[in-house]
Amino acid sequence: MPDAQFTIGDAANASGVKVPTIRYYEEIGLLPPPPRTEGGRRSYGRADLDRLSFIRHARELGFEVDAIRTLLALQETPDQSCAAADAIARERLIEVERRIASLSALRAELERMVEGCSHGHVGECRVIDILADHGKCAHHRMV
Amino acid sequence: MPDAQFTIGDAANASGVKVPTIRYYEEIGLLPPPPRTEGGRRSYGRADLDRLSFIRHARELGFEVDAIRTLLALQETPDQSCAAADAIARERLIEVERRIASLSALRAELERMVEGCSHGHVGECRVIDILADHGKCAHHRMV
DNA sequence: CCTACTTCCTCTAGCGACTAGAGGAGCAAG
DNA sequence: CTTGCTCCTCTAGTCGCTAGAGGAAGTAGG
Repeated sequence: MPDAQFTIGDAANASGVKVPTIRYYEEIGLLPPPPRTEGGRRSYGRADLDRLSFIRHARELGFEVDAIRTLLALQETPDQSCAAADAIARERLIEVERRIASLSALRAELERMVEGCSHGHVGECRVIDILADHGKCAHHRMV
Repeated sequence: MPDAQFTIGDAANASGVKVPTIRYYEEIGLLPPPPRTEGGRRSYGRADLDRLSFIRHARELGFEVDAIRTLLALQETPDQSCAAADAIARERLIEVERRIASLSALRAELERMVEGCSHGHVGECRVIDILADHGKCAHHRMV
């Protein structure tokens, strides 16, 4: 017998993707519908577990489902140039860098807020003050 | 005449919050329903514009609508202690710091991916490779 | 074999914070 | 008067799930 079969619960345990999420991935076409047992239960093979792990890892890295779809398609045709995969990862890197920059600005502003807070009344609270008056603020755009 | 009146479009221009979003904020109770003109149009005053700017700024800083609700309530009673506002900002700061840390790990991993990419075939593509095999990856958890 | 328990099935609805679009009315300028 | 803009309400869609109802199938123990 070549490969063992797994229930959806096994697949969830092995991949770290929750059971309803696996069904959801099937619904949106990220995971092919597996064969069913006599009783109508989904029966996954090794390849499905790998695919799920791939998806999960990519999701953790913040790739969108559409990007993952592309990456999975690429993965299936290994003779192709990997320029597309590279481009997707690069795009994502740029996005992450942008987010880090914007969150750093954010952190600075929040630090200014809580450091400036005199713990007195709301009337002279720096937190509220900065929020109310954009002019007092160094922050300009969040992405 | 004490204060001028503004259309929803004016309010959108002045605050940077889009027209449908202003109506949405009214619907969820972030912004009080303004009086209407004879023709049934919303008519905003200065205080509404300020409130909208406050909301927008807080949203840009990543505060959730519920947190903003609390902050707005605090703002309206300036004699109170500002400890609550301080706590909300501090929580948000911690969250932002966590996100920065996790995105930095992410960036490192994406850099490793694109640097390792030999621009050859998908078969030996580092991007796909790392995604497929979590073991090859330094990353552990995203928040 | 029966029972209890867990896991699975499908289906619908909800989350947050909007955004898009339909279909219609008001209003100001030329 | 007509063009064209803004405004109105309403419903439905976005993304990536998550929750819950109601029921069937499989499994372990007595």
